Amino acid sequence: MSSSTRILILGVLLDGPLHGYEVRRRLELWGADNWANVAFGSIYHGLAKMADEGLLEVVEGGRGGKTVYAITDAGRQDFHSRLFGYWWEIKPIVDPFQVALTFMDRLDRPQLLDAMRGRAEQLELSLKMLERALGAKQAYGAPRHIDENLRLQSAQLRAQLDWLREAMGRVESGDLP
Amino acid sequence: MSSSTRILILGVLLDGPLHGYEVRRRLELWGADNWANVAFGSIYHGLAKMADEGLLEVVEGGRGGKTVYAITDAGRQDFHSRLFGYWWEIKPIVDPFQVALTFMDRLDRPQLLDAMRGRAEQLELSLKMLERALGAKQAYGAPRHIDENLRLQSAQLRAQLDWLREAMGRVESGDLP
DNA sequence: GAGGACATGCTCAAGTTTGAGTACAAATTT
DNA sequence: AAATTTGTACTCAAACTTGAGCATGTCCTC
Repeated sequence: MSSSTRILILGVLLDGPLHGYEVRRRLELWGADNWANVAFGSIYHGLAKMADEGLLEVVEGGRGGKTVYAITDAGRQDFHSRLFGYWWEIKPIVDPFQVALTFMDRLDRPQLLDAMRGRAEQLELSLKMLERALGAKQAYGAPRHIDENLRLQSAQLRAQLDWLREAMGRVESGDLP
Repeated sequence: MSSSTRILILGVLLDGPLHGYEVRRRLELWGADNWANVAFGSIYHGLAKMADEGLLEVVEGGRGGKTVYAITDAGRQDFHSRLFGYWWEIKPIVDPFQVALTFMDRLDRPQLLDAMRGRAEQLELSLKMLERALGAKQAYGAPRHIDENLRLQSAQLRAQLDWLREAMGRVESGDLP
């Protein structure tokens, strides 16, 4: 499974044994569906795989009921080394919008400016929603520092908006594309 | 195949028929491996699939040699509607670093500050490299506006760096996590 | 106490992604 | 000119992802 799925599952289990559905719920509570992509089917796959690898163990299994998994020492180890890895590694942000950008020369100027204006509005809207979410009460049970995800997201969207406005100017002046 | 792979292939073929390997080369030339993820295995799959769907047609095929694909009118149509979609749609940026962030409370303060300092340095380095790339001569054959990908990337990394510095302050003052 | 709506908990087949590996050609070295 | 390296072009099996769908429980409502 993807490395993010893996560490997210391990991280959730750090606080105690859970079954698959509960892992999913925990992740949804954290809003992980917004900034990661953890299809719930992958959670069950991940749990089984990591149990196979010895990072997890089945605590309460089988007989038609739920399968509860607990993290092992090897699992905790793996969690920590991956976590460090994530802090040090800069992976270029992969954003489908970069693809739109690549083909900006395939739209004629009025179309392009229209698209840019549209995107700017969308970005403003997203930023507003993020700010509202930040102002609102914490989701019950989610740790406080989860807000940092929103703050970072917000900073990055604002950067995109600034870039976009500047680029619109250059398109208008014929500098781009 | 993923939507990005699809539009990237179509976009490359817009300029004329090519075979799989040449599509790959074109994408590498554009630096697409940095800001998208197009495993080259997926290119061949994508070409075959889209030929099946009528978006491409085989121009020069079989007999052990290369298979050359050309874009059809349906393909051009599909390309344009997807391109518009990308301009309008804000997908939250999915960055594995957000995962590291989620678990910041699992490191003790000295470890965390160390990790943050490390990341800040990495970010500075990445920014420097991007700036160098922007200053350098254009890769032969890549369109000029490809630079915008780098500019946007750079703006977003800088936003992350600013956020990180501010968050370090809050960690030092005990406000986080 | 029957019927329905919703939550819980998971399975599995169909599809997608991956990159090591294959095969041959061209260029370079020895 | 044989041998080796590098480049071109692709295949394919193994692994992963996905979400519709199933089975069961729980709570309401009439």
